[in-house]
Amino acid sequence: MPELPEVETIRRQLCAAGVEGRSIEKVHIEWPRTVEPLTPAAFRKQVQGCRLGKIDRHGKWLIFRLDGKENLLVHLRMTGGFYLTKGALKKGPHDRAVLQLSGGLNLHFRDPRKFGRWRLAASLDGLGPDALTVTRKQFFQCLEGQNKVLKALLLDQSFVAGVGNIYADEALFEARLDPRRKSGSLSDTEKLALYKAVTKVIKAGVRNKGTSLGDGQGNYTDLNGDAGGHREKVKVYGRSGQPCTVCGQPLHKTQITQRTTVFCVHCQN
DNA sequence: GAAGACCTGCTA
DNA sequence: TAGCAGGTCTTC
Repeated sequence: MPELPEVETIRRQLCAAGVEGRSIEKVHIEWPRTVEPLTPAAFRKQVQGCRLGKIDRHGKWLIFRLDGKENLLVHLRMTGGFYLTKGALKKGPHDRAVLQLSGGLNLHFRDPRKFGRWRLAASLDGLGPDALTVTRKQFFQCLEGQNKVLKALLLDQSFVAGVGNIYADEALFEARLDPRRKSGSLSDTEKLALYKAVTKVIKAGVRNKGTSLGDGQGNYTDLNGDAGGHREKVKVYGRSGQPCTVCGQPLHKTQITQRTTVFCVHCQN
């Protein structure tokens, strides 16, 4: 589900809600695999009593700084999300983990599909520069020596971290590049267009507090249960068969690296 | 690369 | 009932 803009929205809301600085009084793990490879008991032992420091983000990972040497790293995968409650703890039906914090605040991790993961580690590795803050220079460096299908490259978190299926399609449309093109074939002008497009769509996503498709359970909502406002701004994702906003031709749907991809055959070259 | 695994819930 | 989903990992 969530890509960088959705994760960033959640991060900002957790900060605004005053989660930082509280201590973790009690840990509830409802779905043990959430904290693999640790057992719930081992996880609880390490985290209970710690103080939550700054909340950061890299790509799609949320980073909760703890006062110990390890950090709590959270990946929401397809359907993970947080919400807060106050006072006596009442667990929701899809809660996979809950932290009871000082001051009576409960941080619930809701994840219907159970793919989300909580890890304890000092740092993240294998990730490229964050898509929200990557510089032009870094982006060009990351492209050096690469010759991958553009769609696959954008989804590769070791290239640039944070782009997922929605924003990859949107960025390629914005750059007017065919998702099937190989990155090695890009001219400098096209590389620059791709860089600008990626940062533009990611920033727009953050500004609009993320994208949600449909409105049932399992779709992205922020801390307050609101769907993101980016949904109306999406130009290609989920719009196959509908007219291209530029040329009016129907948008084409295909599979690239097992991922649904929508693009305009006429505008994207 | 491609295919399967991990999972549940919504839509057609 | 079948098919599909915002993600990633493992195994041919």
